[in-house]
Amino acid sequence: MKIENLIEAATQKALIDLYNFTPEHGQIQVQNTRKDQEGDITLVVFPFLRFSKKPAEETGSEIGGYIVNSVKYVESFSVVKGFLNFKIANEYWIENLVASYNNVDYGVNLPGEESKLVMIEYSSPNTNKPLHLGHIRNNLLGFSISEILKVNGNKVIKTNIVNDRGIHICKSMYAWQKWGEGKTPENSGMKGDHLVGEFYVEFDKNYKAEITELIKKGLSKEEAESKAPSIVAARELLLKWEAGDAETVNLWKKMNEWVYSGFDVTYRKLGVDFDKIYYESETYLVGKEEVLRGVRENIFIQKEDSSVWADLTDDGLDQKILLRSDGTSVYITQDIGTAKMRYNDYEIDKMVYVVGNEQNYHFQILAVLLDKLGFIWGKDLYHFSYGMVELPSGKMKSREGKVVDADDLVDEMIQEARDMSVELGKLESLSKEEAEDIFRMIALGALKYFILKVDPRKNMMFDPSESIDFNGNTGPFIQYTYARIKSVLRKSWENNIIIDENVKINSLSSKEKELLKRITLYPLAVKEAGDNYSPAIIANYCYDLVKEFNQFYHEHSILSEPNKDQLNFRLMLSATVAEIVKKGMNLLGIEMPERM
RNA sequence: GCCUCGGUAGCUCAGCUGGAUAGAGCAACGGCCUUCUAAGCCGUAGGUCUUGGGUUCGAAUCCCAACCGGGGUACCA
Repeated sequence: MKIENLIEAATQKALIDLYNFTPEHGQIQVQNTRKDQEGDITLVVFPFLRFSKKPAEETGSEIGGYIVNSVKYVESFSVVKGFLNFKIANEYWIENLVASYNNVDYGVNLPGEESKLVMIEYSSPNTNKPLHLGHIRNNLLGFSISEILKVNGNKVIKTNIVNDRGIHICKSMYAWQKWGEGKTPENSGMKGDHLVGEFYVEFDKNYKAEITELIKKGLSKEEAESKAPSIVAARELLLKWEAGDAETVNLWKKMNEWVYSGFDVTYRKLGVDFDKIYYESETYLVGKEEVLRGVRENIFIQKEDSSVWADLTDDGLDQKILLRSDGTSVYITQDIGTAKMRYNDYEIDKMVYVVGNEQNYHFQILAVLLDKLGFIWGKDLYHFSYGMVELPSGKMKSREGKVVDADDLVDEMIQEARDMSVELGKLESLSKEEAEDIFRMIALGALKYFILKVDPRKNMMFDPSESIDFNGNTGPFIQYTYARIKSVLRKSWENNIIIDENVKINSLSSKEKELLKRITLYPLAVKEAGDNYSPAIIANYCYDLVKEFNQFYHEHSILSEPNKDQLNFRLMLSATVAEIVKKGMNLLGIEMPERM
């Protein structure tokens, strides 16, 4: 039983007995005591003054006296203004430490709600360009949230909807036909997704030039945009593709394959994976059928030009197009089809879409549309809406080539980790392979932590001219502390020191106490992260814990401690911190090197 | 225009279900490697929490308004 809960329950009784007042749920505020104050746990007594009709100090003293007498582990109290601070016995914190030290599942498989089957869609790339930093944020969030939901007791299916058809890939196809000169990943030595992306940029350059040309000739902007020869050609390709034209379909397959093999490399590098992959080319027709069923059942309306619309004005939204006048499907059509297929394939309790906040409106509409089509789960879909990664120059734009490429960024960071390690003279005793593996872990640790430590809902800034740090509040700092603890533990084994859990500690230093308190908070952090879909909560927890540990580490010697109980206690404390930090960082998809 | 999200130190971010003197990191300056890994630790400096009202014992946190910025807004994805 958590001490906070015991105090809360006792406070409830105290208020009834002392002031004949029954507090409502949430009226009793129990919190950790500020670091600079005497005590461990604080009860805020301001809200009770109306009922005690006595000054704050007096009220606090009365309640404090009551609780010291009725709650085990509460040793004493002090009152500062309206704050009632309790001192908790060392035994409580130490018992907690021993329990978490012995429990390999500490903070894993949290008890509580029944297990749900959650499907998480993330990544969802278009196949016409390589992944960039914005996609990295998506992938890391999707993966991390999956891990967090798992330890919170859910079953998770990670899914990826690959947007493999549509005008975007046709643009790359057209450009390749026109200027490709038979270039392939094999004969150019280029990664497939990068090659295809190059043609996408090429297309856009050309397209823009054509538009400028046409506007000069007197066309309006809209006319020019739709009449430019390259866009006309791309549209033709799309129509041919939909008609199943063999040559077009073959080119489409070939170029998509290039992209997939490129993506595989990037995904592997990032350490993300999927349980089930859907392809838009296999779901969009299902979506189209659903829309046509909606027309037959008078849920949607078809206009004279044969375009199909949903009237969502009763739901406070606008009218939304579902099929173009030429009968082709739009973006949202395939999402309807994909959703239907998923619910046919799995008994999903909850569907989570990890998609950027620029699509908030899209998902609002999707929920309503699915509901109108009679899917009972439609309203329950959860759009996990994360913020954009911004560059100092603004938003990333693939078309203009204004992006931070995912592969380049990872490679650069590995190189930097390598350089730094050499400069610091680390890992010299290891083999090349072992060292390389650690450089990779450090580089990815830095990248992942950099992205996941910020609140996922907020936009974040990335300045390419300043590389991602390895010092301070970073992944490598946490990895480094972990490696040092591991090193201490290795040395203790070498000295045949065996950790004995039966420790008798009379006094704790403030750093030790602080660490013990934080250890008890880990399961709460995991729960909170799950409730809020926020890896950042875990990241910040780990940082605080590690920061605290470093201070402890510099104030106390561990291995040279002569007192047997102290030695045991400190080793156990260190080992527990290391395990918790490792678990937490693993939830972020960050690997922990044993040395660095 | 309308909808929506945001504005905290020079920079990047925590803190936001109201609680005590608003916290980290980076950058700047100073100190600490014969002692378990210095990717570390300690110290100095840096703030009208965009502004103005309101709610109350108490507001960075909740409400209203203004200003500034991001995103969206019917045949792009």
